[in-house]
Amino acid sequence: MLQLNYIRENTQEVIDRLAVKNFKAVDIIANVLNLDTQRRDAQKLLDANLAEANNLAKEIGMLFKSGKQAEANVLKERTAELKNQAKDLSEKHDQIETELNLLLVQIPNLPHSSVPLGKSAEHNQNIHQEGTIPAEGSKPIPHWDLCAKYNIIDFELGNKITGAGFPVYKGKGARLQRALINFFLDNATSQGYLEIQPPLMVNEASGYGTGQLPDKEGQMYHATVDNLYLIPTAEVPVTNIYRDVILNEKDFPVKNTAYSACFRREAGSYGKDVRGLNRLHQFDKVEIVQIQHPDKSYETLEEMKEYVASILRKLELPFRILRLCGGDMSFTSALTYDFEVYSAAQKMWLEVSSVSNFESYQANRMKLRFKDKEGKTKLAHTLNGSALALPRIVAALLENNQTEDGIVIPQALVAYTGFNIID
RNA sequence: GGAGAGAUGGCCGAGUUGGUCGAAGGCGCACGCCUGGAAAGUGUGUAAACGUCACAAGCGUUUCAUGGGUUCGAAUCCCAUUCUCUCCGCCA
Repeated sequence: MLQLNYIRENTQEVIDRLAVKNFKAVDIIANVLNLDTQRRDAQKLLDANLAEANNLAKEIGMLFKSGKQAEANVLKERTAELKNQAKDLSEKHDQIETELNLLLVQIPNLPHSSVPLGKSAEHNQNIHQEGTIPAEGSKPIPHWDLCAKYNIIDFELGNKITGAGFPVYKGKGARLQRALINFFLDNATSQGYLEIQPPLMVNEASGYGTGQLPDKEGQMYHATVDNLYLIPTAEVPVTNIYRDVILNEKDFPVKNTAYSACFRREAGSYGKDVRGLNRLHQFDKVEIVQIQHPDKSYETLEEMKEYVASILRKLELPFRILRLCGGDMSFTSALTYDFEVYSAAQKMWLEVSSVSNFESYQANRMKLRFKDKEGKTKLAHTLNGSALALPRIVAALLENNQTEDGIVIPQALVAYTGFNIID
């Protein structure tokens, strides 16, 4: 969430910048500031009350020690009075604070100054494109048919044992998954990322820390008996490693990578573009996470962007990079680059990675801080990106690399698959 | 799942007949002295949040797992919850 101080001191700027995200902030900000004033007033009264009570308690203690019971009892009457008041004051204070927080979590992160205006995906800025898009006129087979043809991914079998969106990978299909995961992890660790193997289930506090809770609750699978959530991305457990942590400045940058299965209910996204591997309930992904000094986070974002591009290049996939417009960005992001690969048979761009700088938005929510040179505690910046999500990479590899003899594996992957063709 | 023990500051660890306890001591860390330089030695400092305020100092409030209760006053007493450890059961 945004820092209250910042809203208080830069009110108009906050409202203007939120407008880029098409968020009408005037009313909610006014409410926040109003509650903020109320909360501080309430705290002043409560603090004064408690201070008096504390002093009286000390005096009473002294009187008891010197045997002046009667005098002590007189003071006790006053403390009883204070106690009653304190209860009311504290209830009022807590109530205001709860209300305030409820509003604060509804305010999205401020977009970076480079974020283009726009309402939806069509207004995203295409900032880079490379690789060869297969010529029009060719009639490539879509990946779901290729999966059946070579018997590598079985959607029907997944339907039988679990349900839609839970495919079964077989033979070279399974091996390809394993190869990609290892390929991605090896690339990341060679760039200085520490490999993490996180839990696939998280508790409520973690879900709240990265912003899935309370509002996106319906997107996660919930094991109600134990009140645990299946992770929608490794970002959740990995970033939460640093919840309530105060780092030293010399710890920067913190670089973590993690492979995990990801689980998403995808409630509400039926019908369009969900065929085959395009949208699954369970899929594999390697995630990269960095925690950085606020002064360097945008440098780091560019570095992460270049890193993701380098992997796609190694896989020889045509891709483009988009700078997301205000309307298409996530709630918590300040600047996001999306990576899309071209899928030859579907003749469309598929999102395979999203690299974002959250600045201090997540850090504020989960109290991830660092001590700067003067010894002051400040919020760190968090960044993350997919590097990469497997299903759509697989879809593009299958469709783009199909030949009469089979699916050709890109050279960089052969060492991992152990074969150079799926036939 | 059953029985028992326990949860204190970055770490270890005192404190549990309730009263200057945000909390002894040690380690670690930071700075200084010592040294040709370092180690050793030595001195000082070393939690966070919120409020007041200049995002200074100072002052006030809160925090000894979490939430509630008893009391003028609780790390210290009571209740609930969570977690950890030991033993038993079950088990990849």
